[in-house]
Amino acid sequence: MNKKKKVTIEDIAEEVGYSTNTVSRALNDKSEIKQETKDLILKTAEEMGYRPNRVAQRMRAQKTGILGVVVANNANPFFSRVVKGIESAAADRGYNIILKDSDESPDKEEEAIKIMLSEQVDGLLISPVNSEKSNITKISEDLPLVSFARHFKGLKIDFVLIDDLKGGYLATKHLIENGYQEIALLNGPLNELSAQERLEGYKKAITESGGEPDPELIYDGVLTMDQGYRAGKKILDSDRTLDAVHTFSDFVALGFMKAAEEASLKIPEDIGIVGFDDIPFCSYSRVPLSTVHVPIKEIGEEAVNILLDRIQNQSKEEDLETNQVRLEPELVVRSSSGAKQFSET
Amino acid sequence: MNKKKKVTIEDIAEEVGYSTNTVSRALNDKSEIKQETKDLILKTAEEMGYRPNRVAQRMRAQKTGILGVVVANNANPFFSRVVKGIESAAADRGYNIILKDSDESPDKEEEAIKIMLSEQVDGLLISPVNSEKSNITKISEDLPLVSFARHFKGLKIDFVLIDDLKGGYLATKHLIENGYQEIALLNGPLNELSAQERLEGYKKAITESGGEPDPELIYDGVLTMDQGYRAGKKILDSDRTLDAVHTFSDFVALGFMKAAEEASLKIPEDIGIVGFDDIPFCSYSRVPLSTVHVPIKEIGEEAVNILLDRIQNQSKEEDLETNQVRLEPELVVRSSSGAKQFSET
DNA sequence: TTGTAAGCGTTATCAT
DNA sequence: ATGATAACGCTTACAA
Repeated sequence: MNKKKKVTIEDIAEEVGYSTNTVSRALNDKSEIKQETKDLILKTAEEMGYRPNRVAQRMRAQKTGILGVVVANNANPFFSRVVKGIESAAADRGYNIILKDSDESPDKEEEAIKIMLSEQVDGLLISPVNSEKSNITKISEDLPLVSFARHFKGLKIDFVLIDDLKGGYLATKHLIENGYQEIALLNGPLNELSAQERLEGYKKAITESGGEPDPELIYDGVLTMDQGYRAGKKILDSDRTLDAVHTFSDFVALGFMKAAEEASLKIPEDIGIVGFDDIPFCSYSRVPLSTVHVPIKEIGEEAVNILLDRIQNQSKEEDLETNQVRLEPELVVRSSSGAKQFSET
Repeated sequence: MNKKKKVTIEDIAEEVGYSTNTVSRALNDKSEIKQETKDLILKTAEEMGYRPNRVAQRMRAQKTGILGVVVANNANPFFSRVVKGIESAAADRGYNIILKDSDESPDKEEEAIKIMLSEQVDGLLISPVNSEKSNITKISEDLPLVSFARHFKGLKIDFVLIDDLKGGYLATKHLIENGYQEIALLNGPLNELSAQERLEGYKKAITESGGEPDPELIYDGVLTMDQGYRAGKKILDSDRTLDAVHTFSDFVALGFMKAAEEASLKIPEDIGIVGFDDIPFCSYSRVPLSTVHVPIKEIGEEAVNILLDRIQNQSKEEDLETNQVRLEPELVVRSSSGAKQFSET
C-alpha cells in the first residue's frame, strides 16, 4: 500500500470514459451537462476519494483564496484571539490563512512579508512590529493590506484598531475620579503608535483635571508580564511615590500587581491598577483587575471584511478611500481601582 | 498605477534577453551558468521586484512546503503557544503553515481536514477533537500526519503528547501527601484519551495510598474557565464534602478557585487546588496555582520534527515505526495546595 | 451535451 | 553555457 493516491480529474475521466473537461464541469456544477453523466461523475469522484487540487486551481485562477496573517506574537492571548477571529471570519467567506509569527522582530516580519508575497496570498493582514515601515507603502500598492491592532504611522493604509487615545484617557480619568493623584503610566514601546496615543490619552485626562503630567511617572517599553513585574519592583523600590498605575496591557498590570503585593501594598487602597485589553484572566487575578475592554473578536472580523472588500474591488477604478476603523474601548471597573477615594479621600 | 505588477521569470528573461530557463538557473543558483549572466539576471530580478511564484513552484514540484495545522482552539493559551511552537519550528525548516481552528467541533474539524487535503499540504498536524475518528487512518495512509496534545485512540498514528496518566497521578499524589482526603477530579470530556488517562492517574494515586476512588467525586466534561466556575458553584453548594480538587486545565482551576472564594473557602486551608498545563497566569491568580507543568513549546517542536522526518522518508520503504512520544509533565507547587497538613494534619 | 486544446509560472530533461 | 520543450492539474474558450 503506497502513499501515492492523489486522484486527479484525469483519473476520474478515464474511469467514467468522459473527457477531463466534462468531469470538471460536473464537479463545478456547470449548467451544460446531462444530469445523468453529472451524477455518475460525482459518484465516481466520491468513490475514488477525489479532492480538488487547490494548487492547480490557483495556478489557473491566478487567485489563491489565501490570506496572509503576520501576527506579532501568537503566544499573547490578545493576539491569539484576534487570530482566531480572523481565521473564523476568513473561513466563513471561503478563505484560508497562512500564519506567520514575527515574534516582535522586524527582521522576522520582513521575512514573513516576503514569504506571503511569494505565496501569492490574495491579501495581507498584519499587526506590525514597527509602525514606521517605509517600504510597506510599496507593498500595499501591489497587495491589498490591512493592519490590525496596530498600524503604520501616517500612511494611507487600511487598519482596524482600538481607539487607544480614548482607552488611555478613560483609564486615567477613572483613576483620577477615584482620588488617585500620582498616576504612573507603564506604556508600551513608543515606536508603536498605539503607545503614543495611549500616552496622549493619559496626558489629556491629567491635564483636563487641572493636573500636569509628570515625566518621571511615565515609563515606556514595558510589554510583558515579566517586564511589568520587574518594572513594578524597580519603581516601588525607588523613592518615587505613586498611588496608581495604568498599564499598556493586562499582562503588564498582572506583573505589576505581583510586585505591588510583594511590596505589601494593598490594592486598591494603597495603589490602584488599571490594565488594558480585558483578557479573560482579569477576573481571576489576585485582585480582579480593572481594565479597558477591547472588542477583540471584532478586530479580526472587521479586518477581514475590509480586506476582502478591497480584494473584491481590486479590479475596479481604485478610488476606494482608505478604510481606517477605530473600535471603541470600554472601561471595566473591577476591584483593582476605585477605592482610593474612600480610604484617603 | 495599477495593482498588477506580478513579475514573472519570463518578464526577466525578456528584459535580459535570455531564456526563462537560464533565468531559472540563475535564480536557483545552479552550477552550469556563467557568473556574468547570473549576476546580471540576479540584479535585474531584484530591480524588477521579482518574487518567485510559490504556487507555480508547487505545481511543478508536487510538494507545497506547507504544513496543515488543525488546532482545537487557538483562543486557549495552551494551544496558541503550541501553535507558536509549531510555526516557529516549521519556519526554521523552511515550511509554512496553514492554520484552521476546529473550535472543538467535529464537523469543523472534518471540514478543516478536507481543506488541508485540497491544499495539498505536505503533512498534517492536528489536535483532534474526538479521539475516536475512524476515517483518520485512511487519511494518514495518504498524508503524513502527527497529532499533538491529543491523540487517536488505539490507532497507529504518530503523536506527541503529555504523559497524562503521570500528570494526573502526580497531582493527586501531591494532594494526598499534603493531607487532603476527599479529592475531586474535574476532568475533561471522556471521549478524549487524555481525560481517560488523567482519570487513570488519579485513581492510581488514590489506590496506591490505600484509598478508594469515589465516583461521586469524579466529574467530566469540564473544560473552560466558566465551566470550572459553574461546576465549582454547584459542587460546593451541594452537601457533598470535599477538601481538594484536581482539574483538567489551569483554566478550570481558575474558575473553580473563584467559586471557592465566593463560598468563603480558604485556599489552600479549606480546599486544595491543583491545575494542569502551567499557563503563565498561574503565578498571577488570586492564589498562585499549583499545577502540572507541561513543556508546551517542545510539543510543537517535537511534532514538527516527527512530521518532517516522515515527510522526508515518505519515498523510502515505509517501514518507519509509529513515533509516539509522551513528554514528561512536572509538578509545580505554588500556594493553592499543600497547606492542608498544617491546618488540619 | 461533450471534446480539444491552450495556458497559468516554474523547473527538469534533453538538445545544441 | 544556453535554449526549446514538456509537464504539474485544472478551467475555459472554442469546436464539434
